[in-house]
Amino acid sequence: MDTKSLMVDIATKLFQQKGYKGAGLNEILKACNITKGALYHHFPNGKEELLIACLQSLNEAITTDIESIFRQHSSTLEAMHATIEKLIMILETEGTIAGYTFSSIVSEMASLSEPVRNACGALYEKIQDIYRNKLIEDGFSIESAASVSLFMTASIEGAMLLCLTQKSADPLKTISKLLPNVLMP
Amino acid sequence: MDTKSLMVDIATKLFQQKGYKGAGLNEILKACNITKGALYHHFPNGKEELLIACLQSLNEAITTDIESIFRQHSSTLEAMHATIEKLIMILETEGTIAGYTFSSIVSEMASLSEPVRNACGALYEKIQDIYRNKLIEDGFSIESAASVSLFMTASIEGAMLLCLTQKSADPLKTISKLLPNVLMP
DNA sequence: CCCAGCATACCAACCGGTCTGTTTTTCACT
DNA sequence: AGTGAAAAACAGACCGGTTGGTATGCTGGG
Repeated sequence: MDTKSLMVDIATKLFQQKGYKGAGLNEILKACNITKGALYHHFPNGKEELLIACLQSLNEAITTDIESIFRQHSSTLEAMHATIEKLIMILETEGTIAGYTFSSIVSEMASLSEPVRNACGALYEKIQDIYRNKLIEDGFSIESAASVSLFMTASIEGAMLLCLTQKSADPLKTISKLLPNVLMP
Repeated sequence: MDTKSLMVDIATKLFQQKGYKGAGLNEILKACNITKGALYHHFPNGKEELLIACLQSLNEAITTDIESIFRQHSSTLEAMHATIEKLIMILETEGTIAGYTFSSIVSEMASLSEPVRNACGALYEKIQDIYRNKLIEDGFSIESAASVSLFMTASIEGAMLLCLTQKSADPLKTISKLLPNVLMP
């Protein structure tokens, strides 16, 4: 793999785990086994440019993943259960769920950097789009599909925060059980 | 007001706005118009001890606030609508909602510091308790009250994240409209 | 030859934290 | 009430380490 992709991959994980300020440049460089020269060659604008590249990479990774799950299930409800089930599995095996959220970056950077905020917004929108299209397939109206997809995104993101504080997958399990109540046209 | 309370008040806002690492000690001190000596006199263990004090202070502030709203309304649904309405009003007037969330601290510190994680967990639990008790008053079973209160907490916290990225109060408004679907025993 | 692709040395600024010194308050004792 | 010692409440200089960023040097392939 080329140096640039390697950097993005490793930096993405570190940003998710430790946040933007929490992940130091030197730390990232050491993890990639490269030096400043390489970083500032590929990302002349430094750390923030790297972060945005990471968010874009994350965008593709997450959406293709969710999309494949949604293609494998006929109804939105089943697909949602499968998606959450996967999150729970990751959380229980890897101990953390950092790979599928970026709430740290959102809450840290949304008010500081417009480009970063936009990149995060694009990611959320793309996830909601997948939900929304499936809901429309299920017979939801366009408006209610938009509302419900937003609701799903919010509750899952919030549940992940609760999982973090509780060091447990229970919040996600609870959300999963209550989802049918929301998936009503 | 005494110096210690002043420090906690100002530091709380800065931590919420910029996160733990994002808010520098010198920055906090300058905002309070005090010096290192004062800080390390009241908080010998430094920044992290200050953060925990902030989280505890925030705990009281938020819960008394929510509790008063919940006392003023008869049903959980009405109380929730009022609570969210207040969040929306704050967001639209102050431009930010930082004062009522601490997701940045959770996602940043949960995996780094146990005391901080516990303080955040206590805060979420206390909020859920208020919801849960009201739900039981409304006739919910103990189990379903626990589930629904968690779901409400998660979706509101997630919606706030979405509001941050969108720079809009729409996600909270959407959540508010869909809440009745979840508040079914 | 040249230029993309890196490595290395270096930088000022800032980080959280410690230490010592000074002011202010408290309070027991006469 | 007056006094003086002790303790609390600060102020400010200083520290080593780290931060993100820059400038220059080297190197191999087209």
